[in-house]
Amino acid sequence: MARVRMRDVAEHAGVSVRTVSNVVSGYPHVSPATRERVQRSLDELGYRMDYLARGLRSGRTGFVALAVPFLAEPYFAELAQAVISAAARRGITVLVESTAGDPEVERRILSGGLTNVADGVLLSALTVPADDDAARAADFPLVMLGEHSVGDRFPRVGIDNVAAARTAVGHLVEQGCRRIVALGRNGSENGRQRTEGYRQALSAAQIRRVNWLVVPVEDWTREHGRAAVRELLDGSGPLPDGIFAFNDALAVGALAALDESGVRVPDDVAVVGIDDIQESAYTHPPLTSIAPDLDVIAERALSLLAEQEGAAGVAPREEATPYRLVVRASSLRARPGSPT
Amino acid sequence: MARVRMRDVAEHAGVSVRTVSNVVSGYPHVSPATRERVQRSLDELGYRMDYLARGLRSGRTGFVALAVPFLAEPYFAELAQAVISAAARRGITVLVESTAGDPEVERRILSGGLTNVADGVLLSALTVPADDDAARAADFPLVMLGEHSVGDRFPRVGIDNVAAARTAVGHLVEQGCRRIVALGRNGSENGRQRTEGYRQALSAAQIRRVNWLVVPVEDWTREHGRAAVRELLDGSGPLPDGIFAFNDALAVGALAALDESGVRVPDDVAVVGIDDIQESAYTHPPLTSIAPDLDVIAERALSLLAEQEGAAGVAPREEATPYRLVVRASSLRARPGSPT
DNA sequence: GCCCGCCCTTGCATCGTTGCAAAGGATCAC
DNA sequence: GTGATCCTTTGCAACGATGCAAGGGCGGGC
Repeated sequence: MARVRMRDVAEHAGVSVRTVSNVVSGYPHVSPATRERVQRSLDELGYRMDYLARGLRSGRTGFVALAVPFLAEPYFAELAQAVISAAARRGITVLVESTAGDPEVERRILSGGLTNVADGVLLSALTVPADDDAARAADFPLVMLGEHSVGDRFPRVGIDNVAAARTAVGHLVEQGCRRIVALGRNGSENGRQRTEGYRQALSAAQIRRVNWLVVPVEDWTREHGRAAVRELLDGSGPLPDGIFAFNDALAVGALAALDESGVRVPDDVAVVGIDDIQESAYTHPPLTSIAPDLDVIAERALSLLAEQEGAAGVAPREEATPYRLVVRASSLRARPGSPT
Repeated sequence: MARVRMRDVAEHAGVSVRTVSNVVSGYPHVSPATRERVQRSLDELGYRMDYLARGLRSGRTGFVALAVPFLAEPYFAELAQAVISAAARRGITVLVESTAGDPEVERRILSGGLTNVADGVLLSALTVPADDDAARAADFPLVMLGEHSVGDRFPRVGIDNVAAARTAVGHLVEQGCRRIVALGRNGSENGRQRTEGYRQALSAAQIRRVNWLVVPVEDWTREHGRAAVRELLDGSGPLPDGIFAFNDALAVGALAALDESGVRVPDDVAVVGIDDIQESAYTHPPLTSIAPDLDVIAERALSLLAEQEGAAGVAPREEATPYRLVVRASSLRARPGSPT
């Protein structure tokens, strides 16, 4: 059974192809009688739009590309789900690309690898330096998700990482922690910002510098979190009484390492993460975390894409989206400094 | 800066458009000199293929659609990652659709909602009945992932659910469990099959029927797993000494509920799940699970799609993919029946 | 020396839809 | 009654690539 084209529908309804197109696309000036007749033919023949042809002619495809480092990482999976849902509400289909954190792949995307098939690109990059050549050359609707901004040409949507980190560490301080380890430094901009927030919180609390410690990890995964904390526990230094993990995956790994070693959480060590992935409500003990509002991020990002499509010169900007501190048992100590 | 078309490249290189196309698509009969010259122009102008135009003309787009119920569920996220990686190796881009388990959406996909934009569809359905009308009418390359088969018209790729469930429950029996609860029955075909495996294992072990118990849940999520086990613990019936969760998310919820109530795992209750999501290596205690080989599933599925594109009448078949039992602490009891 | 055949290159039509702009018809006001 | 205006409908060309098939050029065989 061959494909049904507008031409077939037009013949069946006894009108021109253009009129069928008008009906399909909701053009207002079509007489009710004609609209009715065409609609019947559409239904009867089971017409389905060829999005490729429409995209080729009109220049708009109805696709948005979403590029994330690893879809299997819970945070990115949840982010992708939010984007897909938000896009569906707007009649947009999402193309998902996985960059594997490969700078080469990220660069390829920035240089337009997805341009003509997608109306816009949402990029959650790990590595691309802000002043990359490819970034400069990009001339299509692009919104950065999360941390990286690419130069000052494109808008960015995400939480304020410095403030979020400060909130998380500040919470640990409130809970009585005085020797807090930051877990997760790496080369990323994101890592720098969360490190900065950590520093600001410790400064504000007048924690002595000798008690500052930033532990680097390669990837923000459970595995690296566990390995880093194992090493920390095996080491000769004094044990921390708080761990601020740069994301929840690291925190989950940290909790596993602490559990193995019989360290009590939160009594011996309080733990807090960032992302509030679903998993975090089910760890042992449940993990305190910073919860970004993924739906807001997805909505804003799509709106910003739409804006870029419309006007030529839209002022790039940073959209700081809301977040909440979700307090769970991993950081909740018996001795409350003040009532919640 | 406008888009660079083949025409622009052709003019720049002083050849015809067709020759540029020949170079780009790797047509063999092009003189080295010409090829060289065209290639230089391609690079210099930064030509990038318009996939829409190519797709419109050639009928193939290089896209494959993947539809899963919820991308935020770890199992589906990991599956999607595997599919995206496998597709990337073949130069295919993946369109991800989230059905939210809505039968209407699944039906729409089966009735060809993605056809002309994707060369084939991978559908991981929850609800569509095997003999649905839409399923019968589908006339495009389609492969079912996971459990549901749609009539006998399309191939299915996934583990043998009955056998996998039997293996999981058999393992609990080996560990000495005698009153094993199955957690997760629902209306799905998948649920029926795992229930059947549970029954077979208990029968084989000659467990008395009074000790069989299948607990229904609405969704296979952490939350429903926790709620169901809480209810089980609050109830008046005798406690089980083993829990077979139909997937790892349920198992994670079950572990959380057991932890809350101070039930010791695996001493009081041993727990096993299916899927072996990454999270399962980090639960308290680490979760024993059945690990399907997602890479194999993704590879097979894409191969089957390609086959369907080629020949008209490919015999539909069920591809049972390999799986392993990954034993972790949640089921490993002190008293070993036999050495591993 | 001539013809045949292979290799390389090319032009044209086409995929299915929408932008553009104008034609035909009906309605309404004066 | 007549002109103007608006509403409907239409035809044509074009988006950028590839399928098809033929044309030109060159080398080799006899």
